[in-house]
This record gives sequence, structure tokens and C-alpha cells, in this order.
Amino acid sequence: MARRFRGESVHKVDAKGRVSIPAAFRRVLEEGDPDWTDGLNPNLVLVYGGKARDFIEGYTMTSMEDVDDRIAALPRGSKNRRALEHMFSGQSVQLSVDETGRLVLSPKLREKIGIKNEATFVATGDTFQIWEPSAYDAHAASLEDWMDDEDDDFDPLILLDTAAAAAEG
Amino acid sequence: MARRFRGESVHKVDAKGRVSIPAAFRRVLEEGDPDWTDGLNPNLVLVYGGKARDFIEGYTMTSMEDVDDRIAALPRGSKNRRALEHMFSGQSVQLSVDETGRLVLSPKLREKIGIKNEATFVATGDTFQIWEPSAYDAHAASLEDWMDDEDDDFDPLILLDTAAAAAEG
DNA sequence: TTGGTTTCCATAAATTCCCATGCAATACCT
DNA sequence: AGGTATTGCATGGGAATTTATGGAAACCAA
Repeated sequence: MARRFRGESVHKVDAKGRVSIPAAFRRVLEEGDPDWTDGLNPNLVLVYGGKARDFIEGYTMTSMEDVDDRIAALPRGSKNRRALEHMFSGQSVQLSVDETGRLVLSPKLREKIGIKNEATFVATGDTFQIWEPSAYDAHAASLEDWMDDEDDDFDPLILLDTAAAAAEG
Repeated sequence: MARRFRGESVHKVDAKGRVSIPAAFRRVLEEGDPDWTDGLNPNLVLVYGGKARDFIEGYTMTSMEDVDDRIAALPRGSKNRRALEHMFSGQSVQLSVDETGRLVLSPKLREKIGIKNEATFVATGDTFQIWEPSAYDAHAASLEDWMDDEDDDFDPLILLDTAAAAAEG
């Protein structure tokens, strides 16, 4: 596994849809783009499909290739394969980071997740997500409250205990 | 299990957020970073998530990989997995030790645990913790008081007995 | 020609890099 | 053994870069 995305931060989105990508994420995108070389700007893929998802998902070039390969391994014409192709091929865009470290979110993408002047970038391992800030805060709060419902000095790592995890799902 | 962190010490935090990492911890970080080689500076990951936690947790690269792998082994989309991803990917940073053995705590991290000019580093086995000194002192005192409540001739090693540990939590 | 796109230029604030100092711990020499 | 040179560690300060963000000008497709 290559270097992972880590961290979360909020950035301004201007009238043209430009947003700075967190600098730390740029390093990961660079490593994850086979065509990238020092001085160039890395490419990436944004997936905006999934009606129920209220975020856009960002992939490095290599992790997207990996997803494509796995889809290609499914039986041709199967329902699963077609659904995945629709989402990852149809409902996605490839673009590149610009000279100043920004990417441009087209009006279509902005509307999809309701972004206005700001966007929250969140790492999720080998991909990252772009959210409308308040939607993200609500989402994060629900996850955190759930964790805190446990013992006072609950250690989240307990969730890693496979037995417990299997029992609770 | 690789070499473990041991000991505790207090260090100055300057206006830029720079803090020296206890030298002994650096050796562990070096051993725990597969990319490290003599002359280079080791990388590490700081986890600052967990509303209830009043400390930041430091991981070596390999122990963090281990955590990531264990999270990846949980069912995709399960609540546990999402909560853990949120905490370990979203609420974490990867950074590297600088030339002089320091790391930089961003304002965000300092605020999280209320650090001003000093930080206490505490070993906890395969990870270490960074605390605001007085908060740590209080925490340590409560642990010690708890042990003192036991019998006069109480041997802490009794806590190692798995049956007893499971029964009392 | 109108709205959406790119390019190119500009800048303040945050972050990294480089150099410097006082000590403590250790090694070295005679 | 006694003293001296050497190395490592904790901290500071300032300069050099990188970020994040804004705006004007050149493009373009419909």
C-alpha cells in the first residue's frame, strides 16, 4: 500500500469552483500517479456517483486503476459489473491539479453535494472525500457520538478486537 | 513486536509548535519506519481524534500500518469500520522528525489538548502519548491513587492475571 | 456574445530550512 | 586519574519557501 491520505481540513471555493487541495494530499496524489515526475502536476479521479452519497470521492490514478481492474474481472454484462461501471466510469472525471495546487469543481459537482464557498476534505485511507462543511460536521458528530456512547474511558481500539467487531458489525 | 517506547519527559514547545522528541523515542521511530536508513529522519503518525481523549497518540509507521490493516479487515461499511477510519485516517497526520529531532505540532493539535509552552511525552508500549503537562499529572495521579487503594501489600503484577483483568475491566 | 474555462500574475500567512548556542554525556590522551 | 576534545541533545532565531486564496486577461464552445 502506498502512502495514505491523512487528516481533514476546510478550504475556500471561489466563484469559479477552484479549491486548494490540502498540501499533504498532493504528495499522495503525486506518488499515486505513474506519469508524475517532479515539476509536473499530478492527475486524479473524482467519483461523484451514488445518489445516496453526499460527498465526492477522490482517487489517485493507481488506486483508480486498481478499482477498474477489479471491475473488469467481474463477468461481462452482469448486473454488478454494469452498476459499478456506471458509477466509476460514467459518474467520474479525471482532472489534474493546477499550478497552484488547486482543482476545479464544475458547477455540476458543486451542486451534487451542495457546496457553496467552502469544502471539507477528509482522508479515508487510500481515497479522500470532499464534503459540504456542515454536512460533514453532522456526519462526523454522529460517528463521534456513537463512539462516546461507550464507557467513559473507552478506547476506540477496542473496536479492533475481532471478536467484538464480528459480534457488533 | 519491535522495540518499545519507554519513559516520560517534558519538553518545551516554541511559538512555531516545535517540540523535541525524547531521544530514546527517536530510536524506536527509526526502527519502526521501513523507509528509514541511517542519516534520514523517520516518519511517524499522530492521531488526534477521539473527543474524550485529552492526549495525542504517536505511532511508528509500522504499528500504524498494522492498525490500518486491521481496520481494512473489518466489513466494509460497518459502523465500527467507519468510526475507526474516521479516527485513524481523518483525525491523524503523518509527519517526520526534523533534522534536530523535533516535530511540529500544528495549532490545531495544540488546541485539541490545550498545550501552551510545554508538552509531556509518555511511553505506552508500541505507541506514545503527548499531553498537556498538568493534565498528564492529574491523570497519572488518579492512576496511582487507584493502585494505592488496594491492599497494603498489593502487587501490581496481579493485574496481569487475565481472568481478574477480564472480570474487572 | 455569454457563460464557463484556462492561464498567468499577485500576496499574506503558515511552514520548512539552515545556522547557532549552552550543556550534558562520552570518548580520548598522557 | 585528571583534564580535554568530541558528540549528542534540547532550544532559539531568522531567512527562504510553500500554501491558500484572490483577481484580471485570454480562450472557447455553442
